[in-house]
Amino acid sequence: MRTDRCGDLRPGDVGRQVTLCGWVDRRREHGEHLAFIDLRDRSGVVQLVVDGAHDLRSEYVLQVTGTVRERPADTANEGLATGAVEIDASEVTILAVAEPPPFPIDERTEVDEVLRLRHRYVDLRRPRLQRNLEIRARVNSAVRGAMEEQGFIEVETPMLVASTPEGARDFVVPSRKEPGSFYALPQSPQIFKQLCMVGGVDRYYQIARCLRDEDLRADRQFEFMQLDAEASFVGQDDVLGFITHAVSAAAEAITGERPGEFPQMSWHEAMERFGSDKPDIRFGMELVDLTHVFPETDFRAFQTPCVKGIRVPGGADMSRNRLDDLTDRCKAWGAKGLVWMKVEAGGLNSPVAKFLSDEEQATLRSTMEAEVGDLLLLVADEWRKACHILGLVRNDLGRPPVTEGGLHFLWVVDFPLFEGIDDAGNPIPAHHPFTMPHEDDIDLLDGGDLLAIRSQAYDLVLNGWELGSGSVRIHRRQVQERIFAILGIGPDEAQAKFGFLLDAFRYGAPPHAGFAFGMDRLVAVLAGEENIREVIAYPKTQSGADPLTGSPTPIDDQHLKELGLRVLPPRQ
RNA sequence: GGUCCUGUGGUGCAGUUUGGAGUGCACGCCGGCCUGUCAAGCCGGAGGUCGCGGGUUCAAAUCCCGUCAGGACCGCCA
Repeated sequence: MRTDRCGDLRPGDVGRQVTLCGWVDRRREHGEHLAFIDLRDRSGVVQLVVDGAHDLRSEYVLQVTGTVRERPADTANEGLATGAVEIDASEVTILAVAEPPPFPIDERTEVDEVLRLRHRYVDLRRPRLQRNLEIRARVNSAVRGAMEEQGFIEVETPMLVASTPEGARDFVVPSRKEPGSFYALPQSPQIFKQLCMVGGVDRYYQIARCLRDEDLRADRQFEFMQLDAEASFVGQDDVLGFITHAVSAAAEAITGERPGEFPQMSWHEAMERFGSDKPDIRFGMELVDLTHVFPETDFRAFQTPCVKGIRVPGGADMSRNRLDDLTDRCKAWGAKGLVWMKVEAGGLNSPVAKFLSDEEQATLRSTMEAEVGDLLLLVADEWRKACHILGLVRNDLGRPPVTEGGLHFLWVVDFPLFEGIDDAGNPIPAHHPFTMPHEDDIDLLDGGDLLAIRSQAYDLVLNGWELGSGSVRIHRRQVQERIFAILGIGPDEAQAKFGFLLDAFRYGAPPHAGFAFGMDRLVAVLAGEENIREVIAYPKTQSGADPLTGSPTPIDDQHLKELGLRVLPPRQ
């Protein structure tokens, strides 16, 4: 139907007769016998010169035959890739007429997102999504290439799997052949990729669709894509190398520049310095430990296991209103309160200054390297909570837009094996129950401080986004059984939940380790988008609805009956 | 489960603080003029359930309550 793409035409094509297809992007009429039409396809826009264009409206789909010619002197458009040429159209066929679009195709107006989603096919024509889909495709391709270079082969795993109680809430699919039973949609191919290792696949990867029925966020959709990988006879450093290579290739494919080394930081250091296990290291405002400043303070709020603070340079002009607002937010986040202090020439201006001794104030100022005009924000609590709250405050006040400061990758390593103790007194696995403890801490499994055990688990972080995580897996049955015992999962329960994995390990399991990272998040950061919906062709809203197709929808009674289901009346 | 923000012609906004006639701006749309524009220009026109429901008031886009939709975040996401 066409000989060329609109955006490809250059002065070298002058004199050629071409046939183009595309949408009417914009129309400029100059009386009855001269009109300019910008014709648009995925490659770009080129100017057509036609003899009258009254019947060629916005977004009509045209097939145009004409001659490429150089534009008359002084009429070239340097802002356009094809701006040196134009098409002298001799034949114009309307392939499809179009109603005026529900919102402008151009990029100048920010359109309500529901409207964009309802007419996603129109939104996809806009430069932003055209560009983002292309970036996404290039990232996919680069990642595949990089994994295959390293000897990984792509293996597909099922979408209908067994539900497991651990982890996120499953999406389930009722079984018609066995009413009352359900498949789950995979939260990740975790078990299958480990079985692949037992199966001698050696190096597996897949860009896999994963589904989790949890609340949506700017960086979370029900369904998302992961680069999922697993390798045999490797350790943590090997995996970090594989993934660094793949992610670097993706970044290079988009930015043209290969990122440098990815620094490593222990989980503990990340929490201490940034109050987060996914620290955004593009900016300072690091957490400062102040516990030692108030060892025997009279101020009751600071009589806690931990006091930490951040310094907001030049923040002393923050209004009382904003400070109150920030305090309220901290309380909503679970803090007992937020102590603020404005560093002024005459001393600390703060509602709590009168409770602090001169010495405490002086040590505080020197510890925080406070200067006049700064704002100090302090939280006192247990270590973990104090770090967490201040980490949220730090991001709230200082986090730059995604497009600023370049790409700062970071490996966070040495995660704790357990992140706490549940109400029943059992430890809660920080990653998943197949995670190998750190070799140096393995003795602590037997009667040591469980919460002090580090694991061979690691996260990849990019500009404060958790891209993904992985671990060295337990491949010895005895260690796995020991972990299950500690988690309070008895042999029967373990057999019921993960029996097939444990069984598989009886037949010769290689040492193996793996990783998975979110493609949507990687693409979003590389595309300079704050929200992964902007890099997904057909995303869902925060409530999990699709305004385009109307999903989710009820199904009719016959359909339910066939599946052996009955729907409860809505709760009052 | 919770906190905060948003909702006004097709689109993007202003108007809401301090109640007084659906008032305004830009784009788009329709018609006319226009032979070198490129976010073309000029003239004219059409287009409104101020998300929805209730309340207060002589009077509500504006104040109050509820509700729906969307967004950001906390919880949640092994």
